[in-house]
Amino acid sequence: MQAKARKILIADDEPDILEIVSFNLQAEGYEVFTAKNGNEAIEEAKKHQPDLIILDVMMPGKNGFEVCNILRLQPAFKDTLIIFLTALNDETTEIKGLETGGDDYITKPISPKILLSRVNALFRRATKEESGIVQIGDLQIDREKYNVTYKNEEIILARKEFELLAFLTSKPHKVFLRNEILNQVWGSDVIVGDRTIDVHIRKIRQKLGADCITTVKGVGYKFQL
Amino acid sequence: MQAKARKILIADDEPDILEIVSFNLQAEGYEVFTAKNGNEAIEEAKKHQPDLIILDVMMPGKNGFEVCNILRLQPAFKDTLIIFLTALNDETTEIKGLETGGDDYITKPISPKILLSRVNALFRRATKEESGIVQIGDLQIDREKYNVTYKNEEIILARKEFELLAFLTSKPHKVFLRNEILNQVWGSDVIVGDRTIDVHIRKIRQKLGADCITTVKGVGYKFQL
DNA sequence: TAGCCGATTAACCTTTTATTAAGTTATAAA
DNA sequence: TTTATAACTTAATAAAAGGTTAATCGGCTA
Repeated sequence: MQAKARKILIADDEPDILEIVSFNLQAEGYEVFTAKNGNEAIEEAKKHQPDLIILDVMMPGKNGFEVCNILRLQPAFKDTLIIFLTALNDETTEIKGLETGGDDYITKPISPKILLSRVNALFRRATKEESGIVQIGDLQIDREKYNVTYKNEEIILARKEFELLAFLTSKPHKVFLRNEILNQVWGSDVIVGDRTIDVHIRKIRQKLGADCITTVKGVGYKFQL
Repeated sequence: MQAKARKILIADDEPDILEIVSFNLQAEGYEVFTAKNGNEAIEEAKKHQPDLIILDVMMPGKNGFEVCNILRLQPAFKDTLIIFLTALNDETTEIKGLETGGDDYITKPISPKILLSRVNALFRRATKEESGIVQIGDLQIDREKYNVTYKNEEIILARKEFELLAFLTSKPHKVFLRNEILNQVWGSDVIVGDRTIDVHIRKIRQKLGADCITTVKGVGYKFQL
């Protein structure tokens, strides 16, 4: 199950398309917002911070490319996925769309199924890191089953130990600040001392045997094999 | 400039397509490998570890989907970008392609320009997250991962050393006054002697080996390779 | 050559982390 | 519900690494 429905904003001036696409995306479990023109799209985007925006190129007011350009300027939308949608089936427009910063480009008439597939494919790619089983060298972490194996030996970790390890391995080589660790693993409302982290780190090191968590003094910890 | 050319493997049984696509991708600066069928594609993929694989769906031996499935099972190819290429313009195949784990799906006849745009768009997305990296010649500084490599060797720097180096490299060739360094790296409220800077500079010089921090007498220090 | 300035070195002090044990809380079993 | 077991947190102490300083050295310049 998904913790939170992904939000998709779709902007098109044809009500029929809005309806069909909304319906299909909602059926798939997405939370959908709509806009009838470029300006509305920008407003809605700011309001809801969608994970994906589907933009019709030809719209009254600002066209899709303009909307994309405007949004991309803002840090909040730097990584937002964008799919262009258009009736124009000419090469130049498509290239322009992709170069403007679109992640995909679909021509009308669209098949709802294909649109869905493409939407899913984009999200799949975008979340690849956060999902399921992580394999780093001989270390395998299964976030769903909550178990860890090292060189095919199962390692029994307590919950906090597991969560801490899972967090550190989410970006190998990245140094996580103690604050980041506390916020992410313990939660920003829980107050525990710094030594608590040390102790858990120690237990993980002990159980793994391998020296894979490196201390970066004055900064934090990082995972690497 | 890019440190290392991205590698693309293209697998298709039509020599014409291999040639046209290779030519265009190479012109764009990519390093291209080719394969004439599914099995060859798997071999080449393992040999070169490409960043992107373009797979024709209909190939003798293993088809594109099969190749994709086989590769996706291996951790090394879990995140490799895959584009399917096919003459079949039917919905079912396209959906299957995207669900198999492809990142994009392009139907023939293909326009080299569109292919290029889509390839670039995928790479743009794929690299969006990892930037916080500063590259100056052979020196690479990753502020997020808090690590430094020189000629691909990892250099272990203490915190102040790292911060000092990161500061100096923020504007290569600019001469930073001792005061600027103290204010920015140590903070304007901290009071430390001038020798402290010297000592840290020395340690960085020592660890880097290369003579890349230049003293400007009576003024300060600057970074240059 | 005296004076200035940075380089170098080693010693000292401070900060941060590691380790251990013990106390507390949560969870599972009886 | 009680008891047993494991997990988690804390506190105290030890160890290590980092940071700063001061003293000395060396080169350059006036």
